[in-house]
Amino acid sequence: MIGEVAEKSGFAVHTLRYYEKIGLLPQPDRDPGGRRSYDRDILVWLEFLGRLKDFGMPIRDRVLYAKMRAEGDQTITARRALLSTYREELANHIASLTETLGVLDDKIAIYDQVATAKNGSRK
Amino acid sequence: MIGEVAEKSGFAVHTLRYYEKIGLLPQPDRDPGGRRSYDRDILVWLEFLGRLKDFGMPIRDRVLYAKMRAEGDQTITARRALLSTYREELANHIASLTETLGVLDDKIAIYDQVATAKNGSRK
DNA sequence: GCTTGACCTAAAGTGCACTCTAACAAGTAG
DNA sequence: CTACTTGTTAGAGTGCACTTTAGGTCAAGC
Repeated sequence: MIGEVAEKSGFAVHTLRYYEKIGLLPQPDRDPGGRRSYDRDILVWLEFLGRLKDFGMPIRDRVLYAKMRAEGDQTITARRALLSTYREELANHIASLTETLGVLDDKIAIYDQVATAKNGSRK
Repeated sequence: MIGEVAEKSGFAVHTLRYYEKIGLLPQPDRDPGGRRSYDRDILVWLEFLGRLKDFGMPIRDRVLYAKMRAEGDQTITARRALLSTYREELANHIASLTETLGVLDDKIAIYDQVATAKNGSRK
């Protein structure tokens, strides 16, 4: 089962076991042979974890979030606060990346101009 | 002088020497005491390097780019190609981060709803 | 003349986030 | 029965990008 979840989620088998060990994933049920048998919704959770990772939330905060989630409703305020902080950070980051995209486009345009000028002078 | 560049660029003194060692920065002139004396335009270059770093270009490709830049105009086509590749990657990344921003906003909205529902039921 | 502080080098160390290894068990196909 | 696949564990190893250490030099101020 872990291989299937790995394939569907895009995380390596090793990574899933590692995530479980550090508390990012709940302890799954085991089949009679001791193998991990996951709920279907593990994929939704992994997809969300992947997003948190992608925008740069460090693993210790992902673990913190996962542990609060496991504790239930009493942690909702804290979870909201944590996500809000990262939401602001992400918004700023997107703004800065968008600026960078413009800088790259300008650079590329300049390279094209230089190339054109060279062709022109060679003629 | 390195301290001044560090302060203005936001990179640590140690990092500047490290960047020089791996070829991200040109060998600067030295004063009679052997200290680095930078051109003003080093700050422009560092700002650009910072952008390349921020959006995730690995250091080896930053080094590659820096080396091509030092070789002059004959590398313009290759430099354009390198930047173009990362430009596409960056555009995709921004799109995905923007999606994640929406997911975070939805989550936060749901947390607020849960909180409101609790207040309501307590009343 | 001595202290302070910024600078120098080469090399070792750090933290993050995995990633792999070794050695083993159990179920499945031929 | 044997080979193959997929799984299990604890713990060591990896790659990236710095970051710190150790052991110095040098110029300016008191």
